[in-house]
Amino acid sequence: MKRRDEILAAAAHVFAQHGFRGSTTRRIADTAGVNEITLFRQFGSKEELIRQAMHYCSQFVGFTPLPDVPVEPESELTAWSESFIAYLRLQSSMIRKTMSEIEERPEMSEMASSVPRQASADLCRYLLALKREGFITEKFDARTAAAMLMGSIFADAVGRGMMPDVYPQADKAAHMYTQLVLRALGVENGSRKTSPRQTRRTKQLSN
Amino acid sequence: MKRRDEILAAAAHVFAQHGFRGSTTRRIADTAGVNEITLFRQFGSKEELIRQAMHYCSQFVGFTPLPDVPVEPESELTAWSESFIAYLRLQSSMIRKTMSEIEERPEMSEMASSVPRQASADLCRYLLALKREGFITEKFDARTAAAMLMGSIFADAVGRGMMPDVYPQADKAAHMYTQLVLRALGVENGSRKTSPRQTRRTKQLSN
DNA sequence: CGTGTAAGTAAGTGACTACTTGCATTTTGG
DNA sequence: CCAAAATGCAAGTAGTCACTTACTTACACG
Repeated sequence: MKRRDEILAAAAHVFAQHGFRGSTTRRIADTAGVNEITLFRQFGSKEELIRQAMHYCSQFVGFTPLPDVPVEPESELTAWSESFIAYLRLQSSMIRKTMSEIEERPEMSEMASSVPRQASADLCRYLLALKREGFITEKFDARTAAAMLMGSIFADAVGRGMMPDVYPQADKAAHMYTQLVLRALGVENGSRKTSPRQTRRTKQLSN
Repeated sequence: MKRRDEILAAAAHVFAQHGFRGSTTRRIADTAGVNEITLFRQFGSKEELIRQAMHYCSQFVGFTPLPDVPVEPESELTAWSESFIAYLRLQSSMIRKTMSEIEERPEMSEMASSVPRQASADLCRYLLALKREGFITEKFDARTAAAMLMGSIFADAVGRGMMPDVYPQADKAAHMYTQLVLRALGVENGSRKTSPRQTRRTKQLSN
């Protein structure tokens, strides 16, 4: 129970610092403050331990949700971007290690990719909602725009440690990326260019 | 000589696939088709071998240059983005490995960061030239815009293998990212909003 | 021909790795 | 309070790792 969680947290921490090969069972045991043998009795093997450690970590993910019906695009999207960048920065070491082991341990990377995959889907849905609600009139590809915003945030979170001088001020970065993307889509100050299209959802609400 | 380069190329290849810890001297020797001892006689240690292998790789970098004086922003910047994404895609395995070892081998990551650092500086200079030449009237932060374009390209190159469905069509991606950034900056179809400012350079030319 | 240099072969070193066994000790739950 | 489960300790196994030593072979050059 509690011991188990301590071990999993320690394993995740060691993995984030040293990667799979560098996460020796001795190092994990020392970090967790338990005997090395306990790891094998509880989890069977190092591979299974680290697998469960990564699953354990994925419990604590949670972003500021994007509303189904946009009202103030800039503030809503900025809040989402802020929570996304905060998460990526917190997990940047783990992300780098996981990404570098796609070739050798694909199942683990697959697990790790579920978070950004979900985030991408949410963001795409929101961008399409912006169009539906009349905030965007120009033609645009939601997937490309989503990839740009998420890519900018991802590169910032992962690369800033290595080259801090090529990125904008840390605490304003998410906001600035969001603003630029919205400008690219032609969204300004929350003003609608056309009235919202009727959808199933809004119909139901207006009845 | 020739042998030396073969070994360096093999070391780089093995490193890109398995990372530092996974690059055993045996594996590198087998890949290069030489005896394991030769590595130590030529390079002294595994660490020195891999360091030199990475330096060896950095010879072959080269992007489509951005002109000092922009004429057709979209085509010029797209060409640059294409060459940048092509390079990152080619090196994506190596990049992932290098990034995951910042904590344990910072000097190597520092070496690797020189390429994107230079690229960022070039891109910033070009964006400022766009402003100077009257393609951009709106206020914008060059570093943020550069970070966005490069971040999008970087995330695409590094992440597409893991989740191909969240990115736009591979061969059009660089172009689409470039277009979106230019739209965010208010650059359209190469039309100038104001006449170019006189700079030292243009003055000299007009004399 | 002789000599120096780069390469190969064989064997081995000590340190570290994941993982196991046997037994003593502590913690926990009914 | 007692049995059962969890944990710790000591020792060890078989394998891999980077790296070394001692000796032999192949080839270039004067």
